[in-house]
Amino acid sequence: MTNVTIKDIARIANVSYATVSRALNDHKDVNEQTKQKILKICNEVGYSPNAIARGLVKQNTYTIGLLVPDITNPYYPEVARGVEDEASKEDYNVFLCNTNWDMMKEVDYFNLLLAKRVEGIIIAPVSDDTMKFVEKFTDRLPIVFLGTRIEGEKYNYVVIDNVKGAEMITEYLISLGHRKIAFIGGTKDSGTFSDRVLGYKNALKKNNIEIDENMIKICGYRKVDGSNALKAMAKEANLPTAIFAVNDLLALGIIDAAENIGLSIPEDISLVGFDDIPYASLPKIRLTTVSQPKDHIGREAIRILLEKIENKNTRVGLQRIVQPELIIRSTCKSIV
Amino acid sequence: MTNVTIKDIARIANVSYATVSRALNDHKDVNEQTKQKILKICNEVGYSPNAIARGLVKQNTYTIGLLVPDITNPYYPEVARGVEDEASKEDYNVFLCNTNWDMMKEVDYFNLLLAKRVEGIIIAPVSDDTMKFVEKFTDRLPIVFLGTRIEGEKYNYVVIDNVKGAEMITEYLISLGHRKIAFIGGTKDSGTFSDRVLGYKNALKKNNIEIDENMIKICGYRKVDGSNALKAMAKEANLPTAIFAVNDLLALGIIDAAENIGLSIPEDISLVGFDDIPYASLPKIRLTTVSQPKDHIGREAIRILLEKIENKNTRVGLQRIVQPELIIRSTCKSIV
DNA sequence: CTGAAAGCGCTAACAC
DNA sequence: GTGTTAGCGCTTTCAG
Repeated sequence: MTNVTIKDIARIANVSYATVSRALNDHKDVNEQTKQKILKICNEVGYSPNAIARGLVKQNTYTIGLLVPDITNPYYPEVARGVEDEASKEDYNVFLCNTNWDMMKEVDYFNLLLAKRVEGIIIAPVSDDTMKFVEKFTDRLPIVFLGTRIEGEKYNYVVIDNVKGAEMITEYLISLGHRKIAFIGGTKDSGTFSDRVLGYKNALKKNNIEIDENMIKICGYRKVDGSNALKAMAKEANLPTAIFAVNDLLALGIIDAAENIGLSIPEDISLVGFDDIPYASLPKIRLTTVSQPKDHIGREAIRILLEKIENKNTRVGLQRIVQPELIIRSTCKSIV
Repeated sequence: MTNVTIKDIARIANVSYATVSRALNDHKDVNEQTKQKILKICNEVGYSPNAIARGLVKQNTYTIGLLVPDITNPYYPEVARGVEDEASKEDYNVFLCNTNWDMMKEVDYFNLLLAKRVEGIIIAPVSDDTMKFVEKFTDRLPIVFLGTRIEGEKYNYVVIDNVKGAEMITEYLISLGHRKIAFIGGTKDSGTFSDRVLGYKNALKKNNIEIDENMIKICGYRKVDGSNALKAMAKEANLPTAIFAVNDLLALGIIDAAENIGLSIPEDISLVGFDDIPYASLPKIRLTTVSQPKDHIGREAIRILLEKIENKNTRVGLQRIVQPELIIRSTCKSIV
């Protein structure tokens, strides 16, 4: 309600409002006494400088946007926490946008963020298509892509080496004697999927195992997608000896469904995931997976973004490829 | 880079910039042809109206703030998702602020949000103290408190009936024959804690069980806090037959620690939580708990907030107390 | 139907 | 040191 402005407090203090502005912004040229007087008044009336108006003249907003597909996937809160934490250190606020795997929503959000003049955007794109849309704005404001590589040296991104991670964990499965290994999850046009499935195929090829496209189930990234996929495979009596879930959340769904249909893990079926979300390490779960340094990824992304925002140098991008780590726990069994 | 303004496109279109403004805002009084011409130009040059500048004159920002103590507690992403989802339907953006259980950070964020002229704030306060700080601003902008009641009819809040939920689950433990029941977690000056511990005590009293203050361990809300508390109790050889964890996340920590020190749940010790986060229902966990309709709570909070923002009526608050539900799963055992 | 001009709350020269 | 003034990008009277 109280909409007290700089002019109000200028009137009360009996000075021009430029002086108030100076006092508030710690300018050198302002008498200490008047400054104190002004500050006191501001305090008394509960004056809060309008950052929006200031931003209009200074051409800044101190805000950035973070677009993620699904904040209820525990992977993203970890990343978001890192982003938000580092951003707040530099007094930046972050708009959280949950795209819900919806391309339209992602594009709408992106445009809204542009209109709100965010100074930069960190985005884990829903699909390659939206990435194509977004990349066109690369000359307009700093953008950091999360979790997906993008060709071209002017782009910024931070990703885990998905191909390598997928290779590692598939090799592990193979070393355990598995040859009928399913890959479950992902969406056809997402970089995360294509890289992980590539790693999976690489490992199979390297070990002279024929690739069976029927063993690749493209079904999304959510928990329920994992459950549904396993149920469908069971119904078709088309079960592998091991499953590589595109991410841990989906693997959790598979564990759920396995329980339901009376399959036990790892006795009947071995299972691995990707991400190492906090719940993968619970003693009761102990999911074998590929670990991503989530907090680190978030912090790295925001650091790159802030660097770009400050230096205005968008000509050459900053890329970070972080290394995956194989975490062997208890959801796999040797069948040799 | 491109910082094309309404004036630029006015010049190109050979009209005054007032006309451009009209065309962009679907004003009645504007010639269809000139309007089309203007729209076309906007498209070509990729003009994006500056929502900030518009907001300055229209006195709106279409943004709200959401303050949560810990976005990595799966409870909050569920709530945040609801908030964000409903907000985006009305074209509001939300600033996500992770206070990390830090009172200073919470206050800083709050002031920052005020300066950025958010139109309303949803806050799950870190403590009663910060709540006291925040409530003073209730006449200035709509605020909805989350997860904690607050005396006074002018305040808005949405909470679960913590007392009742705690009573229900404690009674359940008692019905199983437990009399030495520990309450673990929380912070002394938080409403969530005091209500839950109140329900716990109510149930004990009602059943003529003496309250042992040594059985109440105030240690925070995080997973690691649960682990530490259990380890400490084991070291003191001061173990109860059942534990009521202040929330599920902390309960997960207790499960962790139990495994480590060779205690099995529920054989050696029964365990219940609160919240029913997604992982509580995993087949391998099956935590007995009190369920909160998290998504609903988030949506309800934002609906109240938007209602208050639109109607400017801050005189009388809107309160929602949602009902807890006891979810009996497998972490408790009868000892009679 | 369209243009001119004032003003949203603030900062930043430029005078004095 | 302090006041005056222009202007950030936009909307909105008020004339015409």
